[in-house]
Amino acid sequence: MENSRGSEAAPDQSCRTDPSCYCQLGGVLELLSRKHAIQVICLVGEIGPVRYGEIETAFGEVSSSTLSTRLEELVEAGYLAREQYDEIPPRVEYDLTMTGEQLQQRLQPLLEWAVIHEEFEESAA
Amino acid sequence: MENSRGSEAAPDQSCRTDPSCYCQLGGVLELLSRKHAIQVICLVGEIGPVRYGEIETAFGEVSSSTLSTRLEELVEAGYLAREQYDEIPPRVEYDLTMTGEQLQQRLQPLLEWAVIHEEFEESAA
DNA sequence: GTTTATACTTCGAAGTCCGAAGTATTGGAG
DNA sequence: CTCCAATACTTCGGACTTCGAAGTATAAAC
Repeated sequence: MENSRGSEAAPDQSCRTDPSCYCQLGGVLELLSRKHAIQVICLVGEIGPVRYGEIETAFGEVSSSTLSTRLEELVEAGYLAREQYDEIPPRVEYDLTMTGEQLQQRLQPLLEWAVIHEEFEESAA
Repeated sequence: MENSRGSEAAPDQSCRTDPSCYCQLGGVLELLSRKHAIQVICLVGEIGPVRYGEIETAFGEVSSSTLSTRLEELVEAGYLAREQYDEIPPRVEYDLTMTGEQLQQRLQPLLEWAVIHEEFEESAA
């Protein structure tokens, strides 16, 4: 109890100013720190409504089980919308929700930087 | 194949315009999609040189094994610098490298949004 | 009747994470 | 002299996550 930053009972209101609060973040971050989650959000954001197969192809190397788990979670969390058409062969389309778009906007700069950064690293190697 | 840059059949030059390229991103993203990685970067960015114990405390609930693995990886990847002082009891400080700062700048908006978003979700529940 | 297309499941093996306990060091208390 | 505190980690068995090859369901096309 030496400083006013330390959180005891209610760190909620200091959250926006207390950086250590970031460490406590569950929800979105927990989801984003699972495999492919960030990339999926950005892919869907870029190429609009996408079919499952297109996502799988874009990744090249994904395990379909992991990918479908990830999609399910993102739908469940409200970042993706899943539209199913009753046709044969089946068709399913994924798109960002409004919340998903907000997320994607924050993710975009990161991925753009990552692309450049990766290119740089490779050329330096 | 008029693409002279690709080492294989890689779509390197279209990378910045081809969104599916995001899916192929390894490196940084693979690292960031491990537990606590994003939060660690931002914490260190916010509260400057930090000691191991401070990070651990800020998280509250982390397994020390996972945290130290993460720190090691981030140092190894060049986002964090680790300074060790030969004192008793031992003292180690972590800080962002220049690259780490670039990364943190891209991460910051995401975390800020996550905090707000989380608060909103909680109040809606 | 077999093939084709799609969006997933299933399941055992491999990899990652957890958390309680331990390691090494030495100045200070008893 | 012995014990404890302080710090930054390891260690290890068990739990959780991801992998990837194979399978499921459907009906139109060949």
